[in-house]
Amino acid sequence: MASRLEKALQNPDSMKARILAAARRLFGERGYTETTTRLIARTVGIDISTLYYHWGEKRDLYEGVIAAINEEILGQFRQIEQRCRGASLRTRLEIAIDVMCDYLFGHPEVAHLILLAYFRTSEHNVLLDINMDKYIGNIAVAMGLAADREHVSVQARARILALWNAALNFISGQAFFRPMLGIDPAAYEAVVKETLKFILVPAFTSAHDPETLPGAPGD
Amino acid sequence: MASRLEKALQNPDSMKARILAAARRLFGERGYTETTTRLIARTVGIDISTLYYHWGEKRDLYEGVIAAINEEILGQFRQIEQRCRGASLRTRLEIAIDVMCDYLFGHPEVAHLILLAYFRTSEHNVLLDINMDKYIGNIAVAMGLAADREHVSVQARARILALWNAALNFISGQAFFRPMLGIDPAAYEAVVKETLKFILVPAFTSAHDPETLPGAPGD
DNA sequence: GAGCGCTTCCATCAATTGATGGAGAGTTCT
DNA sequence: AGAACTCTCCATCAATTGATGGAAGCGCTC
Repeated sequence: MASRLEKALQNPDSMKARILAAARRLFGERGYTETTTRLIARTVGIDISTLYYHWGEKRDLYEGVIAAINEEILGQFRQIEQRCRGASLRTRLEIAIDVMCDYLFGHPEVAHLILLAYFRTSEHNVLLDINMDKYIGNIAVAMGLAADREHVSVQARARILALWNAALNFISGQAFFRPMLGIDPAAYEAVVKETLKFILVPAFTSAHDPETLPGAPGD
Repeated sequence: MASRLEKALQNPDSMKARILAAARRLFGERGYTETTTRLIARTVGIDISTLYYHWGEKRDLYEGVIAAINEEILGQFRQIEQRCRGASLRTRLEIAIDVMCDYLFGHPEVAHLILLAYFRTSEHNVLLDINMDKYIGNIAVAMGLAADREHVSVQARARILALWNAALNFISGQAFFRPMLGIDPAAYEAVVKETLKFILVPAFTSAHDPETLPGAPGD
């Protein structure tokens, strides 16, 4: 339940919700420091003081954005888990890729924000705490790669991370990559899904042995 | 040839080179806007005016960093190409992964900077022009996936991108991912290489038909 | 030592940005 | 009408930041 989010946010026409929506888009497009409170206010069409009246510090507004996204993502995973019941591993993987890609392509700012959160070693990274641990555990369990969230092998987690990151990258960097591939948005979305499936499915379904770490590179 | 880089940069003790080195590290750690010229100057132990004397605008310094990295990366690809001659496809792929991982783990700020460049839609993204086109073409040719740089299929390019991005993410986000996997740096490096090989090699070497999704063993 | 070029630093500016105080405007309740 | 409450805006502050001008130090040649 979205119990954490206050009442005003339920109504998308409320000023607080309108500010949150604009902030989410702008933070996603420009990152934290390059998104000024003035810009957010101007986008909404209000004075900067009105923004501060509703949200207090800039960081609180940012945390509000992250919190909303966290809940959305968990909802996606619940959906994946539900739709995966009883399916084969390959089907589960493909469902997971389809659901997450549809969601992220529909909300590219989410991919932006998560990636920006990863690679920020500065001060304000602690607070945004995208809880990847939980996500990965959920995926592994939903995929049937582990019995419970706590016992997922390093290899499995690393592979899930690799796929998750690849999806985030393709979607977040669409403006950069799509021109390189010379295709239109719909084709891009299809190519991304196809590529992720092409890469992932064999990685988890074929008979690789996960034990043997390659001996240290010769030279 | 590093003909673009001026003489002063050849000497790593020169003030201009020292500033560049510090800027490279800081830009990589904190991004463009969060790295102030004052911070760079303080890191080098000089006054801010000295920095401006040698480099002019902040943006020029940033471009200097990107230019140096571009040349380094092209050097890595040349090395890959050279070491790949005559090897099998699988060996070529593994060499490429090893070389690029060794390089990026040794220069994590490069991974940071490239990723930051991808996802920045703002003003100052145009200038940094990480020329991925060229990189991808080089990889595809070195891997024997295409006859020349101009004719690489969309699928092949997308797969190379996916792998390249995964590598960048693992290395750039090490501070974030490694604790999640609960392993030490050396093991992390090994796991990353293993994961990339595990994912990539089947994707390019197995008898997948690029049209149909994996006709792999049922589960 | 005078002159000159190169390098460095101190002082300072203008613009931006996060943040606040206080004054209105609108509504509701008494 | 008037008190009380909610919401919005104008004016403003202090700190940060990119950038510059000018003076001083240093090494060199004449």
